Amino acid sequence: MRIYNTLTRQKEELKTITEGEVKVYACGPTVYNFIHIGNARPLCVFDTMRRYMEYRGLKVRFVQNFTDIDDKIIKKAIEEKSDYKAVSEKYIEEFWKDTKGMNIREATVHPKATENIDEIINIIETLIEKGYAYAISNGDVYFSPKAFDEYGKLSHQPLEDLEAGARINIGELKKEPMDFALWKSAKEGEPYWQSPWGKGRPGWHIECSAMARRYLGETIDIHCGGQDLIFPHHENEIAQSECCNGVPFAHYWMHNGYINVDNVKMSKSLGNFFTVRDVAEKYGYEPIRYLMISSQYRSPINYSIDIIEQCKASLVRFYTCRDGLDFALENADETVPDNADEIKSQLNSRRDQFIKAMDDDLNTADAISAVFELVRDINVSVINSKSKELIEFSIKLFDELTGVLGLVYNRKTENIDAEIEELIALRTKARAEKNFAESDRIRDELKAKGIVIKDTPQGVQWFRE
RNA sequence: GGCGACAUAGCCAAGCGGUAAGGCAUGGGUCUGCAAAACCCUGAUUCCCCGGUUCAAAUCCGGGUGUCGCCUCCA
Repeated sequence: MRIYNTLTRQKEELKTITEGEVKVYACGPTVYNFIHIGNARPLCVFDTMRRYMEYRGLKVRFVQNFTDIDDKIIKKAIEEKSDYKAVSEKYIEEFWKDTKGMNIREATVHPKATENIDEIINIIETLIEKGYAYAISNGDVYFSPKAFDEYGKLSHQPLEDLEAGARINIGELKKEPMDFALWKSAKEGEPYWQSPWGKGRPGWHIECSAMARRYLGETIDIHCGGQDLIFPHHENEIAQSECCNGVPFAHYWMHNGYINVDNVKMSKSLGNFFTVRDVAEKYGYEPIRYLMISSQYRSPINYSIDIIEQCKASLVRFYTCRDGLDFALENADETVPDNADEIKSQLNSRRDQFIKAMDDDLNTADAISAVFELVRDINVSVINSKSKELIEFSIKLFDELTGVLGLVYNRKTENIDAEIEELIALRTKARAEKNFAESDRIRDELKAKGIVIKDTPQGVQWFRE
């Protein structure tokens, strides 16, 4: 498969360090609030990437960190009259709720910054020894980008240009504007860890260098995250890791595009800020996942209620098809149409189409189209065939492809409700007696409960909306 | 100022040199007691504009216009 590498700015064939295995590090959330729909994008996109890689037979070691100590968390703890630990634990729990809702699988490892302080200190010590970093009298430690020739290679900006915009804030004692903190000394009342430079906590960028090395090794295959992390976060990670370890940090850098609202970046100050929880409570989680993978991951997505509703409507087509297959299977027999082989090969061509799309830098939009075309093929050739063989063949393929996308996971037809079955029976009786007023009344009643009725030659099929 | 992305039907979105996929919405039809679902048909003479290269351009080149992002915490 080919992926777009931010480092080289072109699509490249993926060649992993170890044959058949891929090491991926994805920057995770800072846990000081509910995740917002912008956070949802890398989660959905890279979860889909991982599923696809496994589908293609790669063993994926997927590491995603939690930043569980940071200025924003400390601030939140003060606001909530709590402590950093309580805040981070609370929002990690909420993170699980939302990610499970979006059908995002747990990473191989979810390390926390606070559980890797030793590794962080270790790296900082090496960086100081090698002359890339320095400690100052108050206990802060800074990294000097000037000491690293290749600084700027990811964001493709020369250091001088970056320096033009940089400032030293009042109270900061660093030597150059571009220097960034590896270790921050603790102020009164702040949480701290003991270090060779006194009581303090890690800077933001260093934790990822430390956790990537501890859980994946000095050189990893793919590092991914949102586009906004390219500078400074990922640029700094490269500087830290490569200066410390003396080998390349990551071979491929993947960055997802932004979620805008009304064509503007989402931000709390603009009042166009949506959490995953808010959207999910109104529209469900699955339309969010669908939206996130409905376009190629590098292009921007504009969020709106309208679009979420469109996504929901599109998903209904998938549900209807899948539920229809189950229903058809109940009424199927050993029939095998004369053109069964032809039908199977047509269905199989959708898999080829799907793989071709995904191989090309995760073109999930095209992959979804392939599934829609599979749905049409199934509706045309399989649903009414009564052929157990064809129906089972279709179910397997449908589940295979939607499973890679992590879609169609929210079907509810398993929970057969006795009351609903009874109403359907009453309606069938009324229809047989040509009492259509009564049968329509029952249909409306079911509709009010979110149950949609479909009359077929084989009997009544029903769906939950 | 430096770096970058995007502009395709009412909406979402592929295509990236060979004559405009797919989904949602709309309209018509088949089926149905009526519906729903499904299926069939329907829609951009054209891909922001202007030049150029080519037998051929939405796709390449040059020049505009517009929108957005990064350079400061941020997915």
